[in-house]
Amino acid sequence: MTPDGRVLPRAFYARPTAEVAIDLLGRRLACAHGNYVRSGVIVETEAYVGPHDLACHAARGRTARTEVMFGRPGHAYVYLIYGMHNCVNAVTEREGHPAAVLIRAVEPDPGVSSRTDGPGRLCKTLGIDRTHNQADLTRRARLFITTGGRPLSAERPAGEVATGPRIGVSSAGEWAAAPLRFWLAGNRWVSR
DNA sequence: ACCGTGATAATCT
DNA sequence: GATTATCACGGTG
Repeated sequence: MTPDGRVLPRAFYARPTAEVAIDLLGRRLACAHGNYVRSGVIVETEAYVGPHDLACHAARGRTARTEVMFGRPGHAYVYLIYGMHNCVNAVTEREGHPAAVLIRAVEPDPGVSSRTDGPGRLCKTLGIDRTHNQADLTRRARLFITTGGRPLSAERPAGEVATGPRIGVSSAGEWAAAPLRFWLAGNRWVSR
């Protein structure tokens, strides 16, 4: 399907990461493959808020892998984990402040039949891999995010937003319990 | 519960 | 350059 709405502008991402994580719920993530697009509505996110956040990859410093998080907001940070799974993030905040929102689940749009619950599964199903690292999400090109039909001025998604600790970050000390995971309450496509 | 799988970064020689 | 520990997961049992 053709993703509805306009792409989210860079200013959308240049805000506190937890705000962006919440406001991305209900938006539409789209990956172009030649003449067609695979897409879904974002229903689950996690905020990784900066170098002081021990669960954030940037807490280990500025490296080749984390470089994109130090750059301008609105770009994609895609990395490979456990040797086989890709995960996609949207870079947030100002240039020089490394932070990002992990997209953990989307509700598949028509034509998308494989599972999209879980950060690795949604990348596999939509066809997102490391070649999409540093893609500009604010341009309707290879990988982008649209308003999803909801006015940009709507500060919160329709429906109730639930929150809780992030998944798989138990070794992040004080940050392990921080309520930085967000999802649309009751949505069947949320992971776990 | 268990483990595949390979990139990444730190810690060595 | 080599070794090692770790890992924002998912499939299988």
